[in-house]
Amino acid sequence: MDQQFTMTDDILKRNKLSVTDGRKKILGLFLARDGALAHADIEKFTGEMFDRVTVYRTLQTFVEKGIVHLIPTTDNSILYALCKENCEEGHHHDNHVHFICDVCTKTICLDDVTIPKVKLPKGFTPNHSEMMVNGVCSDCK
Amino acid sequence: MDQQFTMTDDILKRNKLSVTDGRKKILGLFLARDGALAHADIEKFTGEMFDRVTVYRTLQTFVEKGIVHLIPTTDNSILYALCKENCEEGHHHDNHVHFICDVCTKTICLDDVTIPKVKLPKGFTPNHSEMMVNGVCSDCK
DNA sequence: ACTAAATTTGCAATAATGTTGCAACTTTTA
DNA sequence: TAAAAGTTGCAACATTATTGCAAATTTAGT
Repeated sequence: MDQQFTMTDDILKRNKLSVTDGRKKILGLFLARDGALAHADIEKFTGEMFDRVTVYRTLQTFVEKGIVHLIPTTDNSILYALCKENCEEGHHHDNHVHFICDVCTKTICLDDVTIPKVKLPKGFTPNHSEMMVNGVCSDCK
Repeated sequence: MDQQFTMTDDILKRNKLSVTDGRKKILGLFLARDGALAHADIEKFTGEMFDRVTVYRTLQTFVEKGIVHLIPTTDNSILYALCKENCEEGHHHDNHVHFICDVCTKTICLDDVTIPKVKLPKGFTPNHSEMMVNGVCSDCK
């Protein structure tokens, strides 16, 4: 836990962000979890600790700094995730598949599974890809 | 347009839905477009014609019946799309890539581009996949 | 074509979610 | 340790989504 204190501080400092309780706590939640989190999840965990607005702004800041990345969803929620491997470097979060478990509903970054390229129709130029697979994760197997 | 009248009617009847003005209009919007639509888009097109609630319920009904399918997004909106090929059969909408144009922001179903399979880590069982590519579409090229 | 049954719609109320400006407070810098 | 920079919480507001219910519309049976 002392370990994690300095880990959150380091990540924040590396990204030139002031080290505040809210940011440490929220970053800690991501570090303590393998899955992705939605705004609502974070509110649940932090309770009355911080204002809703602070949570919104913290998540937005983390996205801007590349500390967390967005995961597409089909319900209208925004999912945020910290990548296992690369978050400490703060870049290149982009090429992995996301897995959504149908049992525990967690969303997990499969950092080692690269999104394959596809052949697009004439006239289409690709720039970036996202891929999500759902099914049963290794914990729920 | 007479053509399209009966087309919407047919799709609705095939799915055992009452043929109403709202459903015909909204289905017509999808048929008239290549791209996907969000609730907000539909409201823009229909104006004061129908209640917001009706639009919500219509879209939900269409999803349940498999007339339209959902497309994942990273902002918190829900995108709905009718597939070019398969919608008349009302099933198997599931295996194609979605393309989001960075210029016109339209989301397009690439019905002919199949989502490739990926090798998952040990313990993960796949069930269904989604893939989105963004870049520049053939119209904006 | 007419009526009863089934379905759908609109309204009103309510809930949930997200945004903005600003003053007070905290963190950083030097 | 004080000034500057950055962050937070509050309040107000805006947007988006959901529910129950009565009125209206559509469908099915005759």
